[in-house]
Amino acid sequence: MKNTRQRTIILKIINNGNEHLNAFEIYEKAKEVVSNISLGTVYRNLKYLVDNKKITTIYDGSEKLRYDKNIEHQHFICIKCHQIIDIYDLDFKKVDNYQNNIVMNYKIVLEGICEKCQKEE
Amino acid sequence: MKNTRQRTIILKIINNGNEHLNAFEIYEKAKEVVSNISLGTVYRNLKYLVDNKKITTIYDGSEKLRYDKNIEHQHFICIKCHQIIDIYDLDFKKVDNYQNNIVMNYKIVLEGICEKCQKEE
DNA sequence: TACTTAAATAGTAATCATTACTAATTAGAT
DNA sequence: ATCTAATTAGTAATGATTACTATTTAAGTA
Repeated sequence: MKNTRQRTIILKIINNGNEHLNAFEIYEKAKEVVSNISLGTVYRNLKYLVDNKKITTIYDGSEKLRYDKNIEHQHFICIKCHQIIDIYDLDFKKVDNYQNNIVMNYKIVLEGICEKCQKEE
Repeated sequence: MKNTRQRTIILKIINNGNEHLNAFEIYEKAKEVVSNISLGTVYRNLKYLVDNKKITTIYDGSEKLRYDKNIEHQHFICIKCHQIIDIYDLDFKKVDNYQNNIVMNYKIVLEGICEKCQKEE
């Protein structure tokens, strides 16, 4: 509802980068701009931004939740090093409904072993 | 490596049911069989079973991690009530590689509003 | 421009899922 | 039957996330 400096900065950190930051990492980046921003403020705003579909979440299956911009794309996640790679060229067809449930969003994660981890084997 | 009673029971709880239980719910069910099983044992075995691809995980985006049998299927998750519905008839094509990364598994979640929550609006 | 007020914040404490630790137990091999 | 590394129960610790409260502030209104 209110457009605070803190909220604007948090959204900007997520939208101007291709990392997949967790809440604490976003907090650390935000502190560079608003030095006394509170971690609770970061969490509260992240939840607000997710609820309002300004950003989205990624769960890598073994660590904490990560946040990403809300541009349609998918992810590859390495099951060894948990590296996340953005995918923008995956071809798949979508449905708008599944049975009587309205489908609003697809979350597709390809799990496997990244190039770097293959070489280390 | 060792085939303990506890591990067998945990796997059976996940494989003989269509719920999507979290660790604590699995612990409660396991206690009905081994009354003094420890919550730590449940967590340790869940991690072991996931690592050995006997079971898989689902993250509903707002609560704790849930566990599911490792049979290929997808999920619909309601963004309002977090109900999880199994999908066995979704049509999509898979890739074995993405760039130089080996793809071993697809995790597809359709997010939206379930039939029940639509009626309540 | 000053006033008003609900929303948001900083800072701290609390919660709760998950992990770590340790002494005792046990599956499975010899 | 013995051995031993893996596993367990029970408890303590960790750490991400949420809750709480007094204070501040965005944004509408006169």
